Amino acid sequence: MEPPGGIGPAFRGSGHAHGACVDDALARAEEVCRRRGARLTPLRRRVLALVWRSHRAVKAYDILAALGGGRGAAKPPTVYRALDFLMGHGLIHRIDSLNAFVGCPRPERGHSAQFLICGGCGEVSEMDAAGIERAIIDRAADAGFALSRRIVELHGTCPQCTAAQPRA
Amino acid sequence: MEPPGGIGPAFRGSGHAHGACVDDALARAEEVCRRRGARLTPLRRRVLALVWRSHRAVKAYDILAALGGGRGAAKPPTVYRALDFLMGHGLIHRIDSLNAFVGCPRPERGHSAQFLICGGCGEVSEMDAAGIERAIIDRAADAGFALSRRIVELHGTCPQCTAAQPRA
DNA sequence: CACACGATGGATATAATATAACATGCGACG
DNA sequence: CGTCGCATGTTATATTATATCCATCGTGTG
Repeated sequence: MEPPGGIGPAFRGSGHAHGACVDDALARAEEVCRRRGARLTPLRRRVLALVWRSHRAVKAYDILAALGGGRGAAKPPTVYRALDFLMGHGLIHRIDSLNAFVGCPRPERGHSAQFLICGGCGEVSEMDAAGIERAIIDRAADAGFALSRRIVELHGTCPQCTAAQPRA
Repeated sequence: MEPPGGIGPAFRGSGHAHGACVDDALARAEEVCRRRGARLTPLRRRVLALVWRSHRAVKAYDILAALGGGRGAAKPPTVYRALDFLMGHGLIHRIDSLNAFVGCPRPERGHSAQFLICGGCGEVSEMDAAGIERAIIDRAADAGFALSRRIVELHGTCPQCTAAQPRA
């Protein structure tokens, strides 16, 4: 079943019931961790929920600030450890060109993602485009290069933002 | 004419006359700047040469250290400004996943590059693969997404390093 | 229960990366 | 000469990330 956030290039703009995205993401995360015997602790759950607060990429120090509330404020290693855990289980992705993190709508399956990143609204949409993947694998094979991590981050403007500014 | 460093996936390993790469890169840079009326000052030239010291991606603070020698040591803004200039003219590329910079073997033409990054030797090879580019453009168009910057950074192991470690 | 253990998170410090803001030098050009 | 624009120097600080050591807690085991 398709997650509410959708996969593939579907920018949502502001008009969607985002609570459902968050709830769904958390439920999926619980399930993934349960099946693997990994512990989605309260802290990790909170961090995951914070990453999912929007469809934008979230900075580690923004999470830190959101956690930190009172006197016993969270420290950087706390956040980075939680983020490492979540990345390790494919629950979030790091967007290297932004030094920021975004929730993965399909944590169940290993996949290689490509990201569309809108410079207008900041939303990030994850794709799993077979054509791009195919082209990359073929070209790497031509070069005799053994691929591991593939980073595809595409910056530009989403349809909503394009429509909102008829004047380029 | 093909630059000595080559374009496309051609890892060189340690056995090439690297001086020729550097000389060629500097000559190309002079030419590009001359044609555009941009000033390749001694500082910028030095930084470019430092980026070209190897086919690995170079960190800003390593350049800083290499420049800094004596007491009147260079400061971070000096290096970042030079790097910005060089990037602006397509003479170097930033590898976002490494926070580092690599020389561009073809500064003459605007191009969209993909990078193969070897985790063994650290060398970075620039490609301009039409198939990958095509797949990306098509998929973005499907999404109604107006592309600007395209980041494709492929991590893995180059043929030389693969050959050097028969034991996976 | 006492104990060891492994996983988790807290605390302190610092490293690594990058930019803001303002000052200085220097050549081009009227 | 004056002044304008660009390049660079200088000082300070912001942002991002990690190393290291310690406290806590659940769990299995003798």
